[in-house]
Amino acid sequence: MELRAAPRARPAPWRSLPCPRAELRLELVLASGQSFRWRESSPGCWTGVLAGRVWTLTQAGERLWYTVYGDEEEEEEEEAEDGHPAAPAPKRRRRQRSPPASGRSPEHPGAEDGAAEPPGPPGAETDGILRDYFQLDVGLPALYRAWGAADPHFQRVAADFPGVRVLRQDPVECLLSFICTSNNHISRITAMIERLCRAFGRRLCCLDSQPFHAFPAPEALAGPEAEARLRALGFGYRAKFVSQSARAIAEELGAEGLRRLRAVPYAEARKVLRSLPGVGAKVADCVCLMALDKAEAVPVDTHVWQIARQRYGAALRARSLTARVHDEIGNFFRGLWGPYAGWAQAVLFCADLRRGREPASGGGRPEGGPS
DNA sequence: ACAATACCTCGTGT
DNA sequence: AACACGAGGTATT
Repeated sequence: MELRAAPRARPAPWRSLPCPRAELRLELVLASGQSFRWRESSPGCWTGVLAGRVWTLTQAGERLWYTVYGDEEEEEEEEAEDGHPAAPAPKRRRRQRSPPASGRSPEHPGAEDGAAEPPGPPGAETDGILRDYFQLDVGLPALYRAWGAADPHFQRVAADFPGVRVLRQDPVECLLSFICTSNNHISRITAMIERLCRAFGRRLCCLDSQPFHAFPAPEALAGPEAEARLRALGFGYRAKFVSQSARAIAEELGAEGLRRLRAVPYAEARKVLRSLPGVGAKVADCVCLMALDKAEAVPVDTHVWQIARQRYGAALRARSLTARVHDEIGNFFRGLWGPYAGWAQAVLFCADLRRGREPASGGGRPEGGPS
């Protein structure tokens, strides 16, 4: 099977870093509800926004390949330098390029690219962004072995789902996104986040006539009309939570203050998050795990609760997911799986999702088509 | 501290 | 075709 050409905004070299399948499976990690910002733009190619830039990722051989698209503004500046008007003209169709053929090395990566790079070897910065995002310094196979040895159920389920790791996401995006997950489906959450970015985020570039937008800064969602606009975008009662939490970050905590929670203990970070509107035990744990370096945080949803009861007999007494039950179940899994319990839970959640819970056709059509 | 309810919307399933 | 149900919860009695 041949990879279709990935959408191109402008020429950029493909780069790659070593990354065995056992360490990462893009299709499992990028489409399992950790981040809501990645799409399979063509078979095996995942396009999304990360660190304010648009990327396409794919795996071939034992490597992770990627390309980063140029900023729209950069592009227009360059065009202006060339003597073309940078005025708002209808977007041209960009030319396309194919990803590298499986197992082959690109000729001379970087040879054609004269774009401004930060000091250091070419590509070092973007390599670093990906290594950080996927936390590639955490060795997954050893963790799988340990979890499996401690837990037969994990062993059984995880055998079919290698390469599931926890993303290290931007705290603001992670927090505001997960506020939207309450009483919601992944397919709908994904659509909501996309509308939010289109309405409030800076436009980055356009691929195959499809615009990509950055996740907005909290300030952009803190205005007095933000709630109403979010409601109009179909956020329902979450509109208030999102706008109020965004305001709290913009005016009190600060995006940097939120990020600094990476350095404080789990319990403390959790407490701070819980003080934000729309953030309960579940969402706080999601953010702790996926953005604040708390590998021991175990997000307990109704489903995990069921699993815990059926498979492990934990917290049998409780009839509802109270704060105490949350702690109890979290503690149980930490005792079972150890300090990376949240990572283990991510594997089971992913496996569970893949075995089909979401309404089929999840994701559906790319917006728009009325009638 | 625990249990019960409302909350926005949108797929599905009767 | 109308209607109930619930989806990775949270805040409020």
